[in-house]
Amino acid sequence: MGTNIPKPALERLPRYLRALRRERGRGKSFMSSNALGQASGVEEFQVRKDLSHVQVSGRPGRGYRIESLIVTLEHVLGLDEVRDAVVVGAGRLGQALSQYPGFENFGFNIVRLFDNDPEKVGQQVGDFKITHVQQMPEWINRHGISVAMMTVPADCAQEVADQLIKDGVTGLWNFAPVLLRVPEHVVVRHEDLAIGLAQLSHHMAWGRSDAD
Amino acid sequence: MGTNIPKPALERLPRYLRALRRERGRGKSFMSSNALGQASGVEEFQVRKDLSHVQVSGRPGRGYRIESLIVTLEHVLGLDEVRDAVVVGAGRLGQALSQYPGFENFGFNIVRLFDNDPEKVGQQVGDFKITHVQQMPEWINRHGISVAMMTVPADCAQEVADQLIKDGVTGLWNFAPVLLRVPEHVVVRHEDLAIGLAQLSHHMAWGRSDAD
DNA sequence: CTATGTGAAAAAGTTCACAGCG
DNA sequence: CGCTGTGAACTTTTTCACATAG
Repeated sequence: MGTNIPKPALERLPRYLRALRRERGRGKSFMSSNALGQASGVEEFQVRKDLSHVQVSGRPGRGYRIESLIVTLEHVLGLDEVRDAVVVGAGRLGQALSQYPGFENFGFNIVRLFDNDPEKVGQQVGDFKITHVQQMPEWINRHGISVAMMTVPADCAQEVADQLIKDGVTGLWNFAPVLLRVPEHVVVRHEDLAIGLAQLSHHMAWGRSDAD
Repeated sequence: MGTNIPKPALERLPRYLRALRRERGRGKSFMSSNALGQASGVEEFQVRKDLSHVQVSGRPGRGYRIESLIVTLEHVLGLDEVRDAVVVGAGRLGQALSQYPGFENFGFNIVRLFDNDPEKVGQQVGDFKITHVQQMPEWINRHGISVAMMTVPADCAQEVADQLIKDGVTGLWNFAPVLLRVPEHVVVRHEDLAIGLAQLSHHMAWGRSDAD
């Protein structure tokens, strides 16, 4: 269990999780597929189908037990284990990420921010001092870092990725607009903001309201 | 034409566009579906199918004319018309966005950065001074702004969106983790970074290398 | 009587294989 | 030949309808 979930369903789970946490925050203990759908912008039967891929069972007449559904989703999404991560590239975006509160809600704990620009090295950003990339291998090794968030320029992204992988990182969250080539055992998520922009632009030009 | 393109195909077009621009930058004038696929991480028949939704025709034996394919894709994606945009929320992410070079490649031109924090108002961020949200309505009206990028806290996002829409904005690029309710004529794109994180986390926990 | 869980139908998207063009 | 364009097969995902449970 946890695997074999259709990709589109998997992309909806985090949204359900957020809605559930919010509802829990309001002191509720049950939530129906209808309510979950409303909160997440999904039809109720889609919610039920998605949740059928996961080991839960709702109670007819009441809905799903919020607490246990949260635990299950966190487990499926791999959020029940916290991963230490570094941010590589201390530009504005890198700084924004390194400061972002709420990564802990999604299983990540940022421990350091690297850059290769001597001007930036040493600067304080929130809790971290920007550290030179030269010291990255040692850091990653010593602290057993498994994840890196990459906010470096496109033309050095592959090189940085190669280095990170050599140092032992097995997960990359890449914001550089390049397709990274990585070995089998490494997981990459390409976060391509241009896609969002292009979508917005397309829908504004040609109509249709939901560019999600 | 331009509409009626399947959503998944539409999400791949920006990647093709980027690959084409890069290739053009190298002085090439033709590119095959195979090369495009390689550069974008897509199978070649998928590329051809995607391009079949668009008014182009490649030349058997050569590939697609880069220049004209670029023009066509830009048109389909609505990038041939530049839209003025504002950024609302001058936190780290808002600042990062307002500085991002390369929006012009995707049809947007950021003209102002707003916030409601008196501490921030007046600060200089790159080319812009942070302006108080009180002045937003007037700005939007006077300059005919159609797009807003929202990097505000979740709990005021809906309120901010309502205001923006009342002022005449018809496109929202929303980074706040809430589902915005908007009238028919407004286009919203929800950019939910948590989905990417959760995906990465899931794939690291349960295996499978491409978390794209 | 309300809300889940799920087979079965419909729709959407992907993959394939191959005809046809330069 | 090399590479496009596309109908047809196949696969995945969404939608629906309804039996079932508390």
